[in-house]
Amino acid sequence: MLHADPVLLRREAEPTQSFYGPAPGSGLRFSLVPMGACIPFARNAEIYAEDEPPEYLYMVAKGAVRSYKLLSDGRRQIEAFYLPGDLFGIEAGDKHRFSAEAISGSTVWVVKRSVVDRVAQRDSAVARELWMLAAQHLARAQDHLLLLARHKAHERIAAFLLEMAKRSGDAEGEVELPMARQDIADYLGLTIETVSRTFTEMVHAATFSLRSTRRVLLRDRAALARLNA
Amino acid sequence: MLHADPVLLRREAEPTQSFYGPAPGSGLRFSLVPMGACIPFARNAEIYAEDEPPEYLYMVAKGAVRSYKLLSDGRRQIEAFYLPGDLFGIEAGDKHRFSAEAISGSTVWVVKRSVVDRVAQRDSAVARELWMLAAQHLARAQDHLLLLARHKAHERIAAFLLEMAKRSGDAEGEVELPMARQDIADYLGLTIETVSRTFTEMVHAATFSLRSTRRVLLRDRAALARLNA
DNA sequence: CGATTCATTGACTAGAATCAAATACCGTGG
DNA sequence: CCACGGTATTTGATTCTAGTCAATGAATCG
Repeated sequence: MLHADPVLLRREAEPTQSFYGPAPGSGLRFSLVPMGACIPFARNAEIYAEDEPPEYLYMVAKGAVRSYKLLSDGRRQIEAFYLPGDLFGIEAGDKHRFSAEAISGSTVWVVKRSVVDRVAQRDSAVARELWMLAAQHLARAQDHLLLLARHKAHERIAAFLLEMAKRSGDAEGEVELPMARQDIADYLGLTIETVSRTFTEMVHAATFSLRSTRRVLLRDRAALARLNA
Repeated sequence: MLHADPVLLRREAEPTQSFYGPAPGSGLRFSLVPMGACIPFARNAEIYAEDEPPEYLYMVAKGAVRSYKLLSDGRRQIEAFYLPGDLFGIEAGDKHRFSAEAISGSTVWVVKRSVVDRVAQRDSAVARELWMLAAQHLARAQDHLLLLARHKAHERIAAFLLEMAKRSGDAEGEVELPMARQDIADYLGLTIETVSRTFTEMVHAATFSLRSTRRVLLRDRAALARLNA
C-alpha cells in the first residue's frame, strides 16, 4: 500500500550510512524510500536493454551494475558502473540509451517511473532532485569523457582506481573491484591486455599491490593523484 | 520590466524556426523568452570561466561557443560546441565545470539563474524542462564519450561532420564549420595534424569536398554513415 | 601588401592494439 | 582434499594508428 503523497527521493546527509549501503562520494547519494520492490539479479543478468521503454527508476542495494552499449562491430563500451546507493535507469526520453546488467549477484530497488513522474509534478523539491540526479550523471560522463579523450593508459587506470576507492568508501586504501578486467578495459577504452600490463607495471612501480586479482591495495596515492591530474 | 509569472522556457514545436535561429536536430531546442539581456561577445572572448559561480543561463543567438577545460599539462579538451538556439551554462552545482568562449563574434541571450530557479520552483513544467535539458546534455556527452573511447580518427571525423550537418540544418549537404581545425582536434581527442590529414584523405576518397577551409560539402553520406556506425 | 595566424604535408616515434600462447583461478564432482 | 574443465588473466612478439617534431604553404586582417 502506497502513501498518499510519498517522499520518493531524499538527499542523504553526507556522513549518513543507510542500511542497504550507499556509495560515499559517488555523487549519486540519495535514499529511495522502499516503496518499490527489491529485486535480485544473478551475475550477468539483464536489468534492462537498450531501446526498451524506461519503465523504472533503479537503485543498487547490493552488488554492482554495468551500463553499456554494443557497437555494430562487436566493440563494447561501458558507460558507467553503479555501486550500492547509486540511482540509475531514469531517462528523459522514451527509450533506454544503454543496456544494464548485474556484474555480480545483486539486489536492486525498483520504483515505477510513472510514480516518479507523478510525484515530481506535485513536488518541486523532488523535481529538483531529478534534475540534480541528471546533472550528477552528466558530471560523471564529462569526467569520463576527459579521461578517454586525453589520458594515457596509466592515467586512466590511476583515475579508475581512485574513483573506485572513493566510491566504495575505501578503508585504508583497500579496494575490492567487483568487475573483471574486461569490464575495466571496456570502461576505460582500452584492451584487456593493456589493462593487465598496466596493472603489472604499476605493481612493479609499487603504486599499488594486488592482494588477489580483485583486491587492490593502494600504496602510493601521491603517484596516483599525480597521474590523475 | 518583467512579467509577474514569466514563461521562461518553452520547448519548440519541431518544424518551427525562431527569429534568432534555433539549432534543428540539436536536441537542445528551446525558446528563451527574451526577458534577459542579449549580449555580444567578440571572437575568443570568455563567457564564463571554470570554477566561477554559475549565475546565468545562456542561449546562443548568433555565432558559436565552445565549452572546454584545460588540463594541468596544457592539453585542452572541448566538451561541447553550442550553436544558435542551444542553451548552455546552467549547472546543478555551485561552480561552472567548464569554461566557455565565443568561437567567432557571437550574441548570447542571458537570464539570471535565480530567476530560473524561482520559476522552476513554482512551475513544474519548467522544472521538467530543466531536467530534460540536463538529460539532453547528458545524452550528448554519452555519444561524445563513445566516439572518443571506441572510434578511429576517420570515424570521429565522420561523426563530427554528420553532427554538424544535422545541427546546422544543412541545406544540400553544405556545412559551414564555425570553428578552426584546432578546435575540432580538441573536441575529437586528436591532434590538429591528424584532423588535417584525415580531412585530406577523405577528400581524396570523395567522401566530401572542401569549398573552402571552413565550408564542407558532403558527397557520400552513405560512407559517412558507415563510418559513424 | 606584409605580418601573423592557420592549415597542410613529411619523416619518424611512441603507445596501444592485435595475434598468440602460457598461466592462474574457481567451482564442481570424485 | 584433489583432479578437472572452463574461464579469466598475464605475458610475449609484432603491427598499426595517431602523436611528435619540423617545415612549407594558404588564408586572413590590419
